[in-house]
Amino acid sequence: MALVVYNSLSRKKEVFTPINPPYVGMYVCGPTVSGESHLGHARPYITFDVVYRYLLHLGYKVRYVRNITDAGHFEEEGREAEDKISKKAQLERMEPMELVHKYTSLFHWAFRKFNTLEPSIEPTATGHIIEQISMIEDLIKKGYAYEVNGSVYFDVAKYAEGHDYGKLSGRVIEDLLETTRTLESQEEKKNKADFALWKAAPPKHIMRWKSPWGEGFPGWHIECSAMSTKYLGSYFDIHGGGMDLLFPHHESEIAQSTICNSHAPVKYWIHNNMITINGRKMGKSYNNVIRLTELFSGNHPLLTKAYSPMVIRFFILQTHYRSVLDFSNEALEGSEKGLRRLFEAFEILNSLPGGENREGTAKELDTKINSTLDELPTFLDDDFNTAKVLAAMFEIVPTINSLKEKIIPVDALSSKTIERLKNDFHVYLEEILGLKNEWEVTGAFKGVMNLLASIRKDARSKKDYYTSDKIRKELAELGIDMKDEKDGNVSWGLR
RNA sequence: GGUGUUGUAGCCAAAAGGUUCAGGCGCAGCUCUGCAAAAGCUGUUAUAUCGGUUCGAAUCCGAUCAACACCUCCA
Repeated sequence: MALVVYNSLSRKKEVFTPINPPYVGMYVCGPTVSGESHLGHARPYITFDVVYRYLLHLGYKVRYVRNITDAGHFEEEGREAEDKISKKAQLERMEPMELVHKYTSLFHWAFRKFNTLEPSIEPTATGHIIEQISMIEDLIKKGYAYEVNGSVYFDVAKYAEGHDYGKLSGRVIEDLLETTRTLESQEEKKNKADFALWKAAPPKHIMRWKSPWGEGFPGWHIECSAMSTKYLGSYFDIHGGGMDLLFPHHESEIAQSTICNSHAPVKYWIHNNMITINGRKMGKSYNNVIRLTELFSGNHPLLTKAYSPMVIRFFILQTHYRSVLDFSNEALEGSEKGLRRLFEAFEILNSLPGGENREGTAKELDTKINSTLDELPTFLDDDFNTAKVLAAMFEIVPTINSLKEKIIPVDALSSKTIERLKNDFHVYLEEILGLKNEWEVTGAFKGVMNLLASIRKDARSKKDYYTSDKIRKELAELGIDMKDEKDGNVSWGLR
């Protein structure tokens, strides 16, 4: 079966065929580093991390570009044009670049914890002012952009004469041009639908660059066009981002690039859906933002406890990326328990003897396990259905646990199947879904714990329940649980 | 007002015209057990409402209601 992806442009699932195999170019809109990342930001970067990992798994040579928006966009024409980043910097008495650096570091820190792979290139907007300026010059030369008072705008009406502006987002160009909204500083534009490519910087504006039109700063959409073209070429495979970027951001990107390169820039547009909280999108205006630092620490009124990055990752992957994911404390608690159950089974699996070429005694079960494993790649091929992959793995968990409890005889499965289970769990859980066992303990700590476990075992066999209970009770207070197995052995684990 | 999406059991959530079924969490019962925990088994079995198409619909069509998103910085 071939990989099929949902293309926002055609609104259909399409077979994924790279433009230039085995190479795949993927661009994902990265964070604006004017503030701390929140739970909502986790979704696209985790979603596209899995896309990246799966493409690599399939053997593609992927160049994954994810930008850092550090130029500080003006807040659009509605409000007074201003630089978000420099405004915040004044409040915090920081240099804009200092602020940008702080939040970039924080972003990297959080997403390392989420176990996302680093992109191949992580270009910054401020590092590509020259590319953006030359793209704007090209647009002016071709007659699709015009300068007014040191600002440059894209002429949407002109573009719409020969192209379909609104194709990606389902907008109707007439509606966009006829919108009755009156916005400030609109008088510079020929049409209300026009968008800024370059904005003249007001005197107090700190972030500013020289340009053919005077000092100013780039418009919002041009950076992604400039950087994606530079690093992936004028026509590349995948462009990803949140659904909220469909319009106007991605629509405008298409328009700019189409004029500069004489053809559309992207083959497959992939958009992830939003995370809602109590049915509402997370956003500053709703006052319901949970920052990642608050999530990891549990320090937030909506949270009863801290949640680890892996639990969040698992929580996100339990839902298909194009569905809305509704957040609640209860749902996260469920995810935490589920993830733990999965990894405990994986640990048990790894301790099962494989080795010698043994036939399984339970043929039917053996076949069933193998056919479940056969399905895993088909789920991912179907537009990255991580939810189904996880569900299928959960279906195998009772079998693994039963093998350990000897409810099912150890030789029920063939050694080949056991080896395959070990391998597939590793590949799907760790390599593709990027999940990690956070409760795993190694080194001296592990040795000490095993020693305590064996002391408890001895004590129990002598019916010295004072000692055995003391060990269990005091470890429990430290957050370590001891469990007695059927065979008299004692196992343990971090809570 | 325009555009689009969604409505699945206590909660999260998958699937999408047809046999048994998603899956996770929770809850209940049983088994195991020095106690406990875990585990296993069983149960909790749903498709917003009203019509229509069909031999058959959660799935297709229409209407209604509700919610959400985008149209403005936003993942």
